[in-house]
Amino acid sequence: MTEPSRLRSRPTMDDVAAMAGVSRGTVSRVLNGGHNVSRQALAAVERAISKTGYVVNQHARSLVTQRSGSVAFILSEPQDKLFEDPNFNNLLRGCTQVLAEHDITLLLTVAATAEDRQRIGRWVTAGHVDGALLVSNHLGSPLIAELKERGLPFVVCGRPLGQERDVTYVASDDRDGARQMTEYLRSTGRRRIAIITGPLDTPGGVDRLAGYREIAGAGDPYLVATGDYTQASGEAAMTRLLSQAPDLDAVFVCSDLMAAGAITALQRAGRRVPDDVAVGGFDDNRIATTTTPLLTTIRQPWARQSAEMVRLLLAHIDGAEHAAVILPTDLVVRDSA
Amino acid sequence: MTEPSRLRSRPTMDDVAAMAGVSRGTVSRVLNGGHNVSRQALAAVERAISKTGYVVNQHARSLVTQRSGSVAFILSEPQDKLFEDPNFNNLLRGCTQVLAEHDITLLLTVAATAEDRQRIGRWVTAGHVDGALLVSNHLGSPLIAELKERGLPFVVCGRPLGQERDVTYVASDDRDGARQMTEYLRSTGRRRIAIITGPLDTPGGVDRLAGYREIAGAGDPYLVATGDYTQASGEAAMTRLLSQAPDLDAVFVCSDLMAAGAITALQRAGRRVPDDVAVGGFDDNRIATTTTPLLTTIRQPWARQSAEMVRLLLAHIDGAEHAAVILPTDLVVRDSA
DNA sequence: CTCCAAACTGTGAGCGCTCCCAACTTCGTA
DNA sequence: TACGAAGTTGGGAGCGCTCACAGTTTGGAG
Repeated sequence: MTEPSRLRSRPTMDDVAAMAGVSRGTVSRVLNGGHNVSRQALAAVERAISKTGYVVNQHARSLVTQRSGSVAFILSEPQDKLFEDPNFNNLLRGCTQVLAEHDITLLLTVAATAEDRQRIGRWVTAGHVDGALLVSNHLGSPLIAELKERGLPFVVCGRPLGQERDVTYVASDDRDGARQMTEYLRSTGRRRIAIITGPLDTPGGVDRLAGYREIAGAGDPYLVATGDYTQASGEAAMTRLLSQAPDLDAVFVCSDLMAAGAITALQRAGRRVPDDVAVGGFDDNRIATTTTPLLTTIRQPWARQSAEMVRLLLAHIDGAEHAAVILPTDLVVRDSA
Repeated sequence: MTEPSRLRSRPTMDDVAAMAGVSRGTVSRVLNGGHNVSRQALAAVERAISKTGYVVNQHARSLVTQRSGSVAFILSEPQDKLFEDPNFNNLLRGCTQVLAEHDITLLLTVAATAEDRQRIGRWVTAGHVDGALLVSNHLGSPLIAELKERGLPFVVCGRPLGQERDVTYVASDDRDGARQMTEYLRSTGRRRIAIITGPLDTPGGVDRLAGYREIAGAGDPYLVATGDYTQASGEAAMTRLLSQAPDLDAVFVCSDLMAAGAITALQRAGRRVPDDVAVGGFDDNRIATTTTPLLTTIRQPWARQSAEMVRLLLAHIDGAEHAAVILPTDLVVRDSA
């Protein structure tokens, strides 16, 4: 490698101070809120800043403040998921927005492979970020352990299965939501209620299944199928269910995206929705209003979820204790059930 | 805000050096390749590193090296696009991978609003990253001008309309790809070839339209409709075209995702694909192999595209001159035309 | 007129690292 | 035996910033 031609070497605080005819300290004060600075000093500094095009060197600042002004949004999921599942979209949008209000930048990293997770773990703990938001963690995620050991503040989205101890997390009440939906299906007279669960190494997988079982009973294993939250997996699971239990009259699908797939499978099999088979989803994201018929589903409070995650993370960065927040869910009745 | 309880204060190089019984300089040498370090010093340092759990403080390092070891992937697009369009996925995956080989982390930022763009512009130029990959830039993107002024190395994906001067970019040969497709449709006997373009403030919008016109002529304005690269917009545009020009016998759709929408619209209108209307796409991403019938399309060399972008960015960071790379495209014939 | 608080300003120390240079060791060779 | 080259090591300087503290000014109260 040849000698790199650095960025056009940027002006420093000293340059600004010299031009404004004040000291470094005064420039620093202006940069950090402008308290205890006289009117004319402030004006002079601001003029010098815009004249020199000065931008604070974040590395130097971080070195002394021990703060970077950014947090990581770590998605532990193969990349396609990110692009298919609107839930991540909702979450990401919410977090970015709330963080922006605090003037903190959100860095999105996708940990698709174990190797990625390692690199990201190193990167995150090298001081690049003040904290992390962990999304979509499967059972036994090594990232949680690593961050915990490093003492990097983080908040997990969803219950971190088997690692709830000393971990801050925000989750929807998956179990209760599942209960609500199953109960509702039952209340409309359905008797053979199947379920398409999420992966059983995720909280959304196990907790929603548990909620379903509280109402539907442990019952018939032929009424249970598992998907991976993709539309294709919902379609496949539904097809399986239909062949295992042709007499089912309702299905609770643990995500809207999978529910869309399930509806496709049902219609291809000649079943009418909801006349022959009622379909209930989970999430209430944009998919729910694009299916035909419109999807009856459980609303997860996405906005509150992201707001809580950010709030807890910032609190945690400021030294607060661990906390777990469980948010309530609502039944949204549309046409599919 | 109360006094923050910083991270458990991390060990520094001096701690490691003390434990290993060597000097800071030697530890630094070990960290940076281990050249000119005796076997036993190296072993001692490595032992001390793992015993203390030392991780280099990136801010301190960056402060002196003027390098951060990360680059930004800036997507100037409303967030939903990111999640719907598989092209971004392809690009992102490719860039992450190639950068990882250089041990550089990729930071994804989504600049959905003008406000976001400002915040990101500030953030990027504050020295957080060594360079930026700009994706999906619309006409007159202010980000390009800002980065250029700041002297931050960057590479644009796609031709930066009206800002090609002194800007490094990598693009597919949109014009030629469009030409190939239109020519192919013509060669199969189609005579009323419509087009659904991308937004006309993007290179993919204008250049593909230009390529189409070279073959199809400026012709009938009723044969031209514009979408925004979403599936829904493809469907809507196709519906419009059908009512404007019911006798069309082929349509060149400037993205696979829109083509999927167009096929839906055609089938709903009772037209058979390709018998009544031939459909050609553009991109050749995973959508192309999930439509029925399978999509005949133009392959964009995604892997090469990302590899070239990264190569140029790294070169640029190392002081290389500006460059423009245009990559050739291929016609992929499947069933829809 | 004096004195003290409040407002403002400058300065040195130091964040944790890399880079450079001087110094020391070792060894093969004249 | 002496000497230079090559390999190895320590330590000072300094990256650009914040923070604490001391110093200066101002103005109102006593």
